[in-house]
Amino acid sequence: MAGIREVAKACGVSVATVSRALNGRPEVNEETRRQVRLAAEILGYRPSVSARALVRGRSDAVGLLWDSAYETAGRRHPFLLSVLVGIKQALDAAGRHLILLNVEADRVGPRAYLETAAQFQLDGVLVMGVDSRRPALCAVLESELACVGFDVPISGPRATYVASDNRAGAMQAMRHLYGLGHRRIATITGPLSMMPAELRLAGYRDAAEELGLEHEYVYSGDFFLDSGYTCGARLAELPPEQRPTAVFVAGDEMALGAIHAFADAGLSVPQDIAVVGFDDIEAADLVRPALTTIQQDAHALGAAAVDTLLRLVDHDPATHTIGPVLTPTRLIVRQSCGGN
Amino acid sequence: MAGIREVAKACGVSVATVSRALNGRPEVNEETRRQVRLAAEILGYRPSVSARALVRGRSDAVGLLWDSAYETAGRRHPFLLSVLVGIKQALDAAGRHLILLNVEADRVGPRAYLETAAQFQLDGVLVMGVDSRRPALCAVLESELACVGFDVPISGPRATYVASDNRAGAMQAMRHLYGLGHRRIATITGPLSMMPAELRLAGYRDAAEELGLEHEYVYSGDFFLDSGYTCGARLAELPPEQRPTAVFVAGDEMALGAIHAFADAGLSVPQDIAVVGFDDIEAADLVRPALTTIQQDAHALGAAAVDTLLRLVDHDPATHTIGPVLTPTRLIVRQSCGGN
DNA sequence: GATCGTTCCGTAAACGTTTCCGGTGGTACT
DNA sequence: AGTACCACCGGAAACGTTTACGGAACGATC
Repeated sequence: MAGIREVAKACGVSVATVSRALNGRPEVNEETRRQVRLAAEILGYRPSVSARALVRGRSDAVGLLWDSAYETAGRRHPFLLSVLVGIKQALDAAGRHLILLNVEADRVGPRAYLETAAQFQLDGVLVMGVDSRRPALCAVLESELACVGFDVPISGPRATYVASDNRAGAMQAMRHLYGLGHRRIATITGPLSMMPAELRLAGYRDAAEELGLEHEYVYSGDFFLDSGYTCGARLAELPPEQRPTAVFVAGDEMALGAIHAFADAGLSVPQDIAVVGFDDIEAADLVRPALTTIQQDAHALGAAAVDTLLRLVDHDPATHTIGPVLTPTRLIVRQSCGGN
Repeated sequence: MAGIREVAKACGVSVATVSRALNGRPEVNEETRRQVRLAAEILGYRPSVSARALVRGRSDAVGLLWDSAYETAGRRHPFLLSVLVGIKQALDAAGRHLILLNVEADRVGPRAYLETAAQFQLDGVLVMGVDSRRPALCAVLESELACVGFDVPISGPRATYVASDNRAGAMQAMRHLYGLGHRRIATITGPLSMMPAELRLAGYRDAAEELGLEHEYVYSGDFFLDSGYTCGARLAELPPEQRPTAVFVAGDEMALGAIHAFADAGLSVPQDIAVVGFDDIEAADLVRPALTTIQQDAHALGAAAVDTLLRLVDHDPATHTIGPVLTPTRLIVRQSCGGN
């Protein structure tokens, strides 16, 4: 409630000095600074963010663009919220604020995000779960507004993205299965139009080559339970001597579907067939057998997104460019592969 | 980028008129208003939120207080994010913005939230997953700042809470089991210090009385998987003629634990024992048998929270008071109770 | 024809900061 | 002794809005 003027009066200095003292400017005597700090503390002074943003022309805030409809459909809630926690913590550490934006039908239009960002004088925006082909997002990418995508491959003068290292994660899974003795390993993919699905398949193939596996068994799903079941059922129909002894499923939800299919076909996991998933969703540890899977480090991902965004804010797009950053994944061994 | 002055110049009127026209004030000619609107549209004028907040002394924004540590531990991510979606949509409809706040160790102190709110000139705050006994939250409750809690029972001059109607939800579950012919029904509770756990137990008891059930079987858990397993195992040890034929578990995660225990004890669900959970977590529909449960309407909850907060903002605490609001729950019938 | 009320609009003062510009006093150098 | 520099600080002008106040034009009323 107390303004900068009260603090100035209390110390017998001008408001300019108070501002300088509190903002750590060098051109102020240390003794004076001490007194100002003290007075500010006592009076409980907190600078008005509006006033500050108004005069400085920037708000020290970043916006979070998300599409709630997409998220609901994509069922990626838990993971995204974990990422959000990581984002928020990194932002706190950097002294930035976070404003949630989702532009809906009413104020639609290709420049909607940009205008909102200008209105709030945002430093930049974080994008999660928004279709990268949406015109509103394209406009952001073409602009000078700093922007980092999350699991969505975007690029622009001041735009890039962060994601888990999906390819390496898939290879981790494959190596784990290989280490357990499996030589016929199948995969169930996500929709290949989505970057994570594509890269996980690429990782499967790279690993197959690296490990010298002879056959590929690729089943294509859509990340949802039912497609996992369908693919699992088809796989279970193969004659035992041809049937893969393990399957790397590109998403936990599909992995659970596949396990149901195996159970219905009289195959037991992990004895008859080993399963490793991807994502480490909550359910992975709630089902029996608990699912061995590849975990994404949500916290690191959030931190990386913030870090990248902040670097993007003040850099010159002309001189050097900032590329995508991939964060490592982790193998979580539970029961669905046996071997402990 | 275009300011109010450009618009004024373009129409040949003063900035005051532009402001009035755009804000729907009555004291402006409709013809003038039309022209101003047009010019603003063409120039792409968007008022600066900082400038507006500065002069009006309020920001049209609400803050979201959350404790990320708590959430991580509480594993309630998916539900909370769903609620968040509901909140955001309601806020959009009301033309308010949402700012995420989590005050951590560095800027700690009992008045931290209040100061932050003042700094941002927030209309009010929404609270989710913050321990209601935290001094920082207590200070908010005692203040004049509008505040609505989410699943945490708080009250103050301008504070109240919203929650699912946990008691009624528990009764729904019980009536469902009763309708399927069950007469010996047990319950596994959450930690009774938490409001939802307490009310679900109350609903169990109310229903038992209403339905004329003779015995109570109360097992106390802590909302986590393992406690569900433990309680389930104890329950399974009872001699068959005394053993309840159904159990209402106050949380889905515990319900899954109980089901594992039943399986390990050779009891099959739903034939030997029926199970109904609470929460409708994601895993509920991913396990087999899929879990019959009580669903909370996250969207309605979010909307109710916003609605309540906005009513709280401009009301006189002296004249009338605004109480807690409970939103209805819904029974989701899957497989764990049989009967379809 | 003076008075009054209405409708509409412009002038200017806020709001709480940051920062440019200039000024003062002191020290070091020529 | 004059000049130059430096460290420190104050005055005041921004930043882009909203709104209190006053005034002009006009019709209606006495």
